Amino acid sequence: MKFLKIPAATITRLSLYTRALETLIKEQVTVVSSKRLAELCGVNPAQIRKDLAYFGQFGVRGVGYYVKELLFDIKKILGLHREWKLAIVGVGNLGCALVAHENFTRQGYRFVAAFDADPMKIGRKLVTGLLINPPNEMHNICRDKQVEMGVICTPAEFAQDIANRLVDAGVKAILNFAPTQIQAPDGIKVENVDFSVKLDNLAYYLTTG
Amino acid sequence: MKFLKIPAATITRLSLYTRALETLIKEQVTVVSSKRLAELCGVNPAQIRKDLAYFGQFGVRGVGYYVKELLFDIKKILGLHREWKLAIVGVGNLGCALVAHENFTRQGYRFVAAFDADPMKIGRKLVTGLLINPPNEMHNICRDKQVEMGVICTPAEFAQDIANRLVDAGVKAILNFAPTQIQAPDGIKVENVDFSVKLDNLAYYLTTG
DNA sequence: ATCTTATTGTGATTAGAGGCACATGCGTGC
DNA sequence: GCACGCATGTGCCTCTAATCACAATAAGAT
Repeated sequence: MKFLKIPAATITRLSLYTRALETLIKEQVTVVSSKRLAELCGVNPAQIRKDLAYFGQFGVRGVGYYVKELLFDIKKILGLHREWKLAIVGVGNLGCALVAHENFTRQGYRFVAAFDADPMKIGRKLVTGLLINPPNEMHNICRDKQVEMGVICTPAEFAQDIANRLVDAGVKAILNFAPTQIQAPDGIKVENVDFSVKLDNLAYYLTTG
Repeated sequence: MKFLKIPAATITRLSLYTRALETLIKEQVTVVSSKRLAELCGVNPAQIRKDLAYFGQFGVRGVGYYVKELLFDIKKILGLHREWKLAIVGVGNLGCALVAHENFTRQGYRFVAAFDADPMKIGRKLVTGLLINPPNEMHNICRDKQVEMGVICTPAEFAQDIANRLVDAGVKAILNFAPTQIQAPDGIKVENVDFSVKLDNLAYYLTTG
């Protein structure tokens, strides 16, 4: 193992591995080979071994990987051994759905603040008990509650402005559900969840065969 | 332009271009250079020209691209000049939010059927007026309404079963929101919308810097 | 009509990721 | 204690995708 730049694709796959490993634990499997894990994740076995090699040696030759240990190690690599504090901006249908969704609650992702520009919503509470605040309090509340990641669920035209405010409030990572490309300064990581793009991919596939 | 295999990444970018072009139209811009469009989409200018070159010649040398024409052409390439009929499976919080979301309604994506296993929901209607049906009627209803794409919004453990049923019902493309890898036969295209993976990417980024 | 300027379209180059195949080394059985 | 089998870890090769750089060419000015 050397100190190389780690491909983004590797990190994405590590996340996939954790899910497969969690399933294996539920099935009381204690040891897994790269071959078996590869089947579960739909990737090449050598790929898995190489992905792990970036971070050290985790397997036992002739045996495979101990499921529980490997899961623990990968979670540690990804930073999932701790809790993360999130803020949601835009609590329409989608935003509300996300706050309660298993994808967030499953791991240590916890919403500690919510914002919306709609005066009818401000001051009310989400089903989780979270108070909805106006956007102009983002700076104070995010700093106060030490928000680390922001989730944007507004219409596309407001997304960039919200992103700017989040950055201003000290948030270093943004998950963007709005169908638009967000510009952010260096040091801020933006990930887009773009199902409109995925849909277009499907449409293209069905069109051309 | 030759008959080459077109990278999936190219299709994804084409989708990005359509969005930027739609924004430009709103701003009454009539001509755009690959340089300007590249800035809006966060890609390399040569990348745009090369992506387009797979499908023909769309620009005017020394001038750029006519926004309206280019948008029309790309939409045609992606298959967005027509309407697509979708079914949603799993109308919990997330499913309901998606049915009403701008990402679907913006283009010609139209939900024509909804399914859920919850007996309390079956027979009721969504806010859009769409009737919720039991999963065992998927085969008949999807064929009857000529559903082309399926959207899976169930918990992870049911996703594979639902995918099988969709395939059985003649659906050729699946958009999967459940946090699990779905196996599908050849000829069926599956796209995953996986925000749990995106979150993990952010966590890794914040952890390592 | 010719020259200038701007921007496309594309061949050549570079970078990077994925897969193969084998040597390494751990566990087990004799 | 030794040999054998099996799965990892990794150097090397291949293939694909992104970027560069330049020739082609259209519009407008002189």
